[in-house]
Amino acid sequence: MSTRLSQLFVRTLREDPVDAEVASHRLLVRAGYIRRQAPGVFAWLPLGLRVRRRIERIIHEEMAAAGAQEVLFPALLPREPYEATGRWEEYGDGIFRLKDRKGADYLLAPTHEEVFTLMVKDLYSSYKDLPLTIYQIQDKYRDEARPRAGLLRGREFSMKDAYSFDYTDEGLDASYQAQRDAYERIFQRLGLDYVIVKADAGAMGGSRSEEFLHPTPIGEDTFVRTDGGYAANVEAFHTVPPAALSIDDAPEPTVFESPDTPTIETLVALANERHPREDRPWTAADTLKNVVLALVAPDGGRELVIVGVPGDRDVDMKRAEAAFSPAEVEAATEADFARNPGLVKGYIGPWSPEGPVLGETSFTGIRYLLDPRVVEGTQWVTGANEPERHVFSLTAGRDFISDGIADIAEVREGDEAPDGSGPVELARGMELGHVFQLGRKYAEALGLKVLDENGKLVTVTMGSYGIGVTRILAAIAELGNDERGLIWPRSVAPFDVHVIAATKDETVYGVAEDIVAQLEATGADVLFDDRLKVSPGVKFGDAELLGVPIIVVVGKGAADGTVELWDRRTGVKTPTPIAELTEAYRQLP
RNA sequence: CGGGGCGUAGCUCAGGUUGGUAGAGCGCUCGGUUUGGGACCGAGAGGUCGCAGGUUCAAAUCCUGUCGCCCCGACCA
Repeated sequence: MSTRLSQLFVRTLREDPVDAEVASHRLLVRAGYIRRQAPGVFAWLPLGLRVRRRIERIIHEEMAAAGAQEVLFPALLPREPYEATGRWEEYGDGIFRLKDRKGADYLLAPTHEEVFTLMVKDLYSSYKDLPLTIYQIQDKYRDEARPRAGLLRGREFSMKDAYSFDYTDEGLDASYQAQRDAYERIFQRLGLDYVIVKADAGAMGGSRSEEFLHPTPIGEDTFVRTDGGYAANVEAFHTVPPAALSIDDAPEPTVFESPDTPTIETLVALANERHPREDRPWTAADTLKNVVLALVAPDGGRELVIVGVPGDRDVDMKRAEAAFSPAEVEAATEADFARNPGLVKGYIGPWSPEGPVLGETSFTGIRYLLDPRVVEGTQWVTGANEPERHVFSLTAGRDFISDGIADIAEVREGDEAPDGSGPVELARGMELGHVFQLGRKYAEALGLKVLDENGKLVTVTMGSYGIGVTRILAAIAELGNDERGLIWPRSVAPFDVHVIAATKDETVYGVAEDIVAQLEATGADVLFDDRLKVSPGVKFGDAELLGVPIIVVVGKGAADGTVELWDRRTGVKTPTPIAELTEAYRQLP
């Protein structure tokens, strides 16, 4: 197959589009692969669609190899199934909702667990029908608060989503492993680095969940890993609690004056100045910071919760969101404080000489959770619940207790991994895939049961497996580009080879046509820049911008039987006799 | 939700303070010259200046409101 550039529906831009920041977005627009239609919504032009189709092909092949069958569900779905699982509420503003002419509620699906589950329920009712894995490549819709970076976080995006159905836990493990293996092969074929990290399994159901992260500084996820092989999204990281200490010889709590200490820093400075320790200076890690959070439930209910964390650590809002999901986490507002006059802003602590201040059984009744590091016997400097007063030697387990653990403080480089494999390092990554053992949550909510070997009804156990197709495309573009344009790997390039007729000499054009035919005969998909009145410089520039990895320049030397074989990836241009071109092209990596 | 920036031709942007027939470069069309790194000459097409209201003889420009877009932040008590 060959395509003439003069006929291709594309217009390259000489200048960067003003609204694009990241390289993939900027270059995909400039090279005429995609065009923005709305925030986070893009139209696909022939070049972009070709790359997308090639990525999809690789996914289809690996899904088939993993025994998954392709189906296709609509994006437009009724409310009811999502109502049954609670996700109509849970998603909040995160989904596009619409009404039909009768006023019935619909949504544009953000994922399809519900309708896949219902379809299997409709059609199957025996263990003999299982296991089953079905998948689709389909557009998903999420009303992101802030779409950004072009294709990297869109409101419409293409996703391969697969769902497995088993009637035993062992079956689920096998189905999960098959998808996980397929993902590894897919990313390897696409030439994308990836790290498989433990992921947050969510507040509801789900036993095992892993993300495929592509390490990159522009990634939106932070993950930790150790040399010992541990890897986890920070949202799924579990802090190792220290051993409890004896409370017998802990000194009694001592209240002290602490004016002008709005921050932990100023508090530590004051403590060192007025009440120095004998063994070492006070540090932020000696203080207990009581962070007031507001949890907003999907139904709109608002609850305050206070989390005590060591003062040298901030609360990681993403970890908090994961921990309190499905509730949204917000900072407490002035209005929240006004409704809770028992909280002395800036001097909040769990204790007062009169008794406990925080906790469900205290007089404020506000739920109080503690960082895992705050184990029994540890002593803290914290607020005394009076203006300009803090307290020393407040001892956990003796002077205050909590309603539970909240492991939501930031994770730091050097923290110990929970599996004992050593200190962690932090890195940024882009989530390209997610495999997830859902367990029986959806099957239970929607009544998907089958008869087992004994004639007994059993609830089906499920897995869901997603890969962001358009995000992968952006990730590849992000990885392969330079100041002149895109550079595609051969596995997904829109064309296999780009032939440039770098002249207006008619006989040379004839040679170029022959070369196109010759390359086509090898099975290559050829892009032929046949534009007659366009100068060579423009053609070279466009070739570099479009990013087809192999370029053949047919120019002056053509009359003598020589063309240039140009590797866009290395920049190397090799003069090649036309007779040897096909072979030389085949030899390229 | 908060902060900042921006809405003028397909793209990138001037013009606005000082109101007076809407501009440039690139791209596009036609004619001619040119042809291995984004050529040149000439002639053209193309814009409700985001939207609404107001002031004015007159508004892209001043005023009010509104909508949209981009970026950053979302907490450290």
